[in-house]
Amino acid sequence: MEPRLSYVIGRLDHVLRRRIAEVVEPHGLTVSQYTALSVLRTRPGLSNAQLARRALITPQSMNEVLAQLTALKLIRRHPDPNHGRAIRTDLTPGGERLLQACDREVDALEEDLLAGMHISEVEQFHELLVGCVRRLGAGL
Amino acid sequence: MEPRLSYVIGRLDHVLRRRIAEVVEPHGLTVSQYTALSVLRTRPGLSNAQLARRALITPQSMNEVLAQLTALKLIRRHPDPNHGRAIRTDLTPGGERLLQACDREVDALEEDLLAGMHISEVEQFHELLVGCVRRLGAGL
DNA sequence: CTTATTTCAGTGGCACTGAAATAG
DNA sequence: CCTATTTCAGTGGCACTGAAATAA
Repeated sequence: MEPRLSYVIGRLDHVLRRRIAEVVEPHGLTVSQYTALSVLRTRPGLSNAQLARRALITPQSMNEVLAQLTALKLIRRHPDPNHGRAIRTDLTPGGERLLQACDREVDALEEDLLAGMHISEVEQFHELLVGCVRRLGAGL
Repeated sequence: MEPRLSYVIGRLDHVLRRRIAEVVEPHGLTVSQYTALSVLRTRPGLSNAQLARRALITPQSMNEVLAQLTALKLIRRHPDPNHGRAIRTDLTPGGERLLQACDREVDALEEDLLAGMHISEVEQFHELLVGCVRRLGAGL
């Protein structure tokens, strides 16, 4: 009678992703671009291949996102002189500013998501989610 | 330092959806087709427009899924004689059998997802997820 | 020679908008 | 006339595979 857990998770992600898209689209970004920017801020200097492994997608897929962000001048890429073909990537000042603007609105969105939940519940929710991700072998 | 809640949810759905795709693809189904089949079993007789509203997508998008399932002879559609243009939909016996086969494998997948969690934790997790969905205004 | 990375090209899943025909 | 439903056609975002070039 009650829906499967995967169904509920899928539905939550569906609507959440839509909301994030609405927040981020007026800034000229897609959700994937926004996600990549976020990762790059906390882990500056990652290469395309490293980013792809973190995001659990192919390097070809990630490459497209980085190409778009480069064209938008939100990230900069400079070849690592002493390490293979790898090209290190980090945010431009404009990228930092845009990301901050988006983050503030996504913060507000998450407040709606968690409205009325106690801090202890939020923390437990977070841990349960991370636990599931780990059990499925998808790291952090 | 720790990733945003929406990020963790997105990552969980990403890997979960991938796993479900791997389960369901050998049976000739996509994840959307599998999901539509599941909904149609518990709510037989829904029209395309009704299914689309439930899934929070446009009727055009849902129509494509139903056309594919009809071509695969997994669902049957018969116009409602006394109600507009609406076309009621339900599973064929073959659709029922295929769905059961998939469900058994997805059940096993969910066991991995929840491995080591107590029943009370699973229930709370479920409630927390449903609460978030509702707070975002996405019904059940 | 092998391996990792980047990148070009094509494809598939899945959502969208626009527009048209049908029925109450 | 207005509204709901179905359906055709085109588009966009985001993943994939295959293949090639580059560098340790």
